[in-house]
Amino acid sequence: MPKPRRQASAAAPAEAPDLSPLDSKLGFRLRLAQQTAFDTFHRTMSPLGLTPGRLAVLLMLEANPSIRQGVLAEALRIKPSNLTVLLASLEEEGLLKRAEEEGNRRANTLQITQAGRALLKRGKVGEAEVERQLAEGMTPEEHATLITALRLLARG
Amino acid sequence: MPKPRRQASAAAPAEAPDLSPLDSKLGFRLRLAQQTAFDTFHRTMSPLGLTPGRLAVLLMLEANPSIRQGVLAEALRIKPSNLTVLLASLEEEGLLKRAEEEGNRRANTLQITQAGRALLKRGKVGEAEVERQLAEGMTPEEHATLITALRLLARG
DNA sequence: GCCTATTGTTATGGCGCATAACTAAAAGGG
DNA sequence: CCCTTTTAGTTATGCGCCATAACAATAGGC
Repeated sequence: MPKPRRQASAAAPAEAPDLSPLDSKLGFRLRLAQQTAFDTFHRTMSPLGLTPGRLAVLLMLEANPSIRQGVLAEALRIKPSNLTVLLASLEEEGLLKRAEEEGNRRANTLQITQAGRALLKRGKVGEAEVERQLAEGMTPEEHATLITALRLLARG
Repeated sequence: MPKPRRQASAAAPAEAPDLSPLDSKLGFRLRLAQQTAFDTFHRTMSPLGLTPGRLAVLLMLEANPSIRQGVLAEALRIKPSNLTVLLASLEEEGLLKRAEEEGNRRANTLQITQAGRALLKRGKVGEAEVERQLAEGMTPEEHATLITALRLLARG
């Protein structure tokens, strides 16, 4: 028989509060899931100096040589003003280069550098591990269903 | 026949970049989904002066009379230091009251006020609408599966 | 009565997001 | 051609949520 704590049940909901008003809310569950995802990412990637945004940029630059900043911002769904800052720090570290688009001196085209590729190679390994940890306990079908549902939710 | 833009296809990946390196990543999809959820929430709730955190507190206070701050913080998965600030603003607006726990003058117990209940009533209506919008296009089974997957992902 | 643990508060910094004001360059219309 | 409008990127600033550290007050164990 477990030893009773304070009052058995009635007055004080001290130990395990009633979470039911939030327990099945998409907003709440998304917040917790995203927080877990961020923590997991950070634990693996911070030694590499990578954040989700920084890795996303490098991945996109590898897959899209000479992509323009504005196009990249739209694809990643971040504001151009915020992308500017992100790119500046990556460029300072020599991970990418910005160049004027030929025939349009307003636009910047982006290229990943050799150093960027080297870091990206390690980043990909880490990211695979992060994804594995996040999907732990899910069947491949559940994983695919989750991705689909999230894509639907975000209308993308 | 659509009129061609610049070069037909070859050199410039300008219009629709390759998103494949991110398209099926949990981290990326979670970020977009959570952003959509936050925007949807904000659109409906900002006229009420409610943020996700503020509404969550009021919901929990209604369901858990005289809950202690620390217990609430743990349930909501926010740091006590951040909860302090959140509660201070809610108390300033008269939506809740803090009182010393009897027999333990360190601990604060929290009660929702009449004004808090009135706001909460409207908040619940808005939240139901937000949840409906987020779940749009999902069957009830898909919705339940999504919640389950998110709970699993966050280990809760 | 001391030492330690608990509970909450204050201060500060980071990260992602958003908006507004700005510069520079290109495009278009008379 | 010039002047206006549009496009592309930058800078500055504020908000929301998260995290840590330093602190104050109270409670509990020996």
